[in-house]
Amino acid sequence: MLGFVHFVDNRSFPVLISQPQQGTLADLATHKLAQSIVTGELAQGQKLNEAELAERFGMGRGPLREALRHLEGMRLVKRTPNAGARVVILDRKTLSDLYAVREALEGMACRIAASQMSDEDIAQLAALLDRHETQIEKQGGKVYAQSEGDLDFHYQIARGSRNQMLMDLLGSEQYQLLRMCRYRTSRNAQRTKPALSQHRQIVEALANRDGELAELLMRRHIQGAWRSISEMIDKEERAA
Amino acid sequence: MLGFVHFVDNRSFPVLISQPQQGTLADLATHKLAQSIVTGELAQGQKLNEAELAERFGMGRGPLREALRHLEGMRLVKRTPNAGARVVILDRKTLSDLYAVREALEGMACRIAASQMSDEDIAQLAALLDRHETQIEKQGGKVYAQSEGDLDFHYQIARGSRNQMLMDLLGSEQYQLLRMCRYRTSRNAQRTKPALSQHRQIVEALANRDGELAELLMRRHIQGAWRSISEMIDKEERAA
DNA sequence: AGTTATAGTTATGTCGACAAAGATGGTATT
DNA sequence: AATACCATCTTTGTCGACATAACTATAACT
Repeated sequence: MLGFVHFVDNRSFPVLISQPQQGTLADLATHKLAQSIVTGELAQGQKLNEAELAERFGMGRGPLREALRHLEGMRLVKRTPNAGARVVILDRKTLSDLYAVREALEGMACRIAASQMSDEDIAQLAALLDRHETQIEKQGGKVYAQSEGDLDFHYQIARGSRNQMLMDLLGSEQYQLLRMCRYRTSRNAQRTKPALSQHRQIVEALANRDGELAELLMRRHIQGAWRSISEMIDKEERAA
Repeated sequence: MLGFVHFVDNRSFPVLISQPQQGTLADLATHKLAQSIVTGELAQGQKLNEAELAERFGMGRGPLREALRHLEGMRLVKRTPNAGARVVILDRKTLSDLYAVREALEGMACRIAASQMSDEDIAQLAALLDRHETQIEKQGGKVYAQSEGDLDFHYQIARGSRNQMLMDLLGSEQYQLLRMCRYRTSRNAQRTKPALSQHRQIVEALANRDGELAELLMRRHIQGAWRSISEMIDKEERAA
């Protein structure tokens, strides 16, 4: 029995990003739905009709229901008994809570990573930032790509903590919610330059094995991101 | 449309503890399975046979499969495609990671709660500790009850943070894993007395609105709990 | 006209049966 | 006797159909 690649890939994203074809139908539906929700193809608060989605994905309702249950555990959809499932709504309070939790968890990841990451790991992280920089210079407009790159950076640090629970939390669940938030606000985001510079500072702190400083910088970085997002939400609300 | 009680109860535990009868069969199965896993009735690593469990609960395999998917998202079971689900195994590393994350999250909850909880909330918390104390004195042997009480205390503080994501994280997911750990190690635990005194200190810090101190005390409290658990695991391993 | 009751429609919850993949055990061969 | 192969059996994955609860629209009544 070969042919069961379990993604131990050093740089790959957690569970749901890749692997579009492998596994059971329920897993496939989970992936497709997560993708659709995160990219905004399925609007926030939208009702998710089981029969319709099953038809669209070419499968029965059983696997689809299992996928919905999985997504519910991931906080991407919200179910109410006998009334179906709806895409989660990322209101201001929810996002505020998310960023607060993220600040604590990623700060912790950073502090631990400073003592746990190998020199090679840190070097790779620096190389990742170099790639981001060239990418930014090439395509000034396409902010989104950098956003995904930003998440990549954060995930690598979570991995550096060697704490599986932290990786799961930051990787699979919060990660999706963040991506969702990014897709929604990326149009007018211009924070890539300062973000990159902050990333550089963090890597430097990691290279110096200064966990305290690394945590502090990461917390500030996330606070800054939240301020930026928050202002954007204000504009949205004022426009509406 | 009345008759849809949504559990806004001020003191109730999250999702899975109470409500044994209400909701869909899948929800009921989730609850029963979680209970069985947490109490150790289903051993760690044990294979979960769908047909057998469905029979035992008097339902079809559909709802049961949905329950398994839900539990998977909760990290209480681990599924592998085409090979079924097994109860999660809480090894030393997993627990260590859990307590590290918990320290960060509960520390944060404490800091925020110091500014967010009402005076009444804090008074109720103090009253809760009084009840624990009388309970401890009455039944010196039954440590387990205090353990559940301990979790109750921690959950009330999470609620005090007014951060829904934090409450979910600490309440539904980690909470179950912790209970599981408690059931496993509670036989020879005698840490209720110092734990209670630490709880009292935390409440005092909250009453003084000293978030920094409250966080510090909570972190130490959890570190102490981990040391205690860790020693117990050592003994277990040496015995085996 | 507004509100309530009621019938009809739709969508969710559940079950049983079938298909396919995995595990098991026995037999034959070296 | 040990190993490899094959048949069988178990278990998971999937589908279609039925029951029940929620939603909707129409109509009757105040």
